Amino acid sequence: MLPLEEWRMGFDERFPIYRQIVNELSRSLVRGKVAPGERIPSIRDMSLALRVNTNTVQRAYQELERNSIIFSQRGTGYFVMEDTHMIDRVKSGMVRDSVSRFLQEMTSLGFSRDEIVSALEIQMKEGTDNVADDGARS
Amino acid sequence: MLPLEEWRMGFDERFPIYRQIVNELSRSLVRGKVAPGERIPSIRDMSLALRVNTNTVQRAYQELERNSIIFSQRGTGYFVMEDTHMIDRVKSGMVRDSVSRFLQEMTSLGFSRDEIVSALEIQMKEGTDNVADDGARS
DNA sequence: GATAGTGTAATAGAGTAATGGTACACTGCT
DNA sequence: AGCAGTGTACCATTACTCTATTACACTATC
Repeated sequence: MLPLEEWRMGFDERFPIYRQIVNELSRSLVRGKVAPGERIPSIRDMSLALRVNTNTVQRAYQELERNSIIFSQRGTGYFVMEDTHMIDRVKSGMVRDSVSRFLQEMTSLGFSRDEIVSALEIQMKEGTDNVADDGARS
Repeated sequence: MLPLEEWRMGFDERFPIYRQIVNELSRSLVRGKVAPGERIPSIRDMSLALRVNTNTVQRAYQELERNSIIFSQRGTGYFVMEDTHMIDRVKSGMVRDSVSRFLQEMTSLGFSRDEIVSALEIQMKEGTDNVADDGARS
């Protein structure tokens, strides 16, 4: 299992912490940071690593369990689902959400399809060596 | 001034209502739905149109005033700022936020720059006659 | 069996978002 | 002056998030 240090993350005050943990763990799974079947840190360990209350981590884990991404084994720990198709499903869902929100926002600002692509490419060139920072803080 | 009917909007339970009002009014300004100097509905009228409490609308208006997008005239109403450069400023800011958030999300999912553009273009073709719906409800 | 580590559940408190309601000050109009 | 419409400012209440704490049940290991 990954060392606890690897799980540190910054939180954005504007959104619920438990939801940010859900997103971060989902992304870690999609990026292959955690493998199917692997165990993730216990609620208590994770709450220490993230400097967050155990209840908050528990809520995040239960949310992930509800989404069939992890499962709990009483007295033992939480584990990533073995189903490999699940990863593709999660990844597709997150990509779809991200793209459709982006399209919706840009369209509501009056951008045409071509203009959306242009704006994206321009900003990608600008920020070649910049980090996309939308204000995440601990 | 636009008829009150035109202001109806659906809210996403996941985010504060006042913030969604701020975004919607900002978008309306950028899209030219409201002109510089024009008056926007009173707090009471807007709260009726949106079926939301007056305090919620008041908070949204104060937020927009803090951002120098509108200004209040006691006893008369709220008005859009006259400064035309302001609109460009607001538009640029919203575009920048939207694009950088999108880039950040896609990068965190392991997408390269080329893959980001591809995913965007694919989903743009798919949804040619679909509405981007990320779950907004009233 | 005893122990440590785990998931699970419950309670109480602080802070914020949002509602519902009331009151006051100001403006424009008659 | 009187009135309607407006911005502004409170208060109490409800709901949600997060924290702090405690307790209990289960598993693996010795």
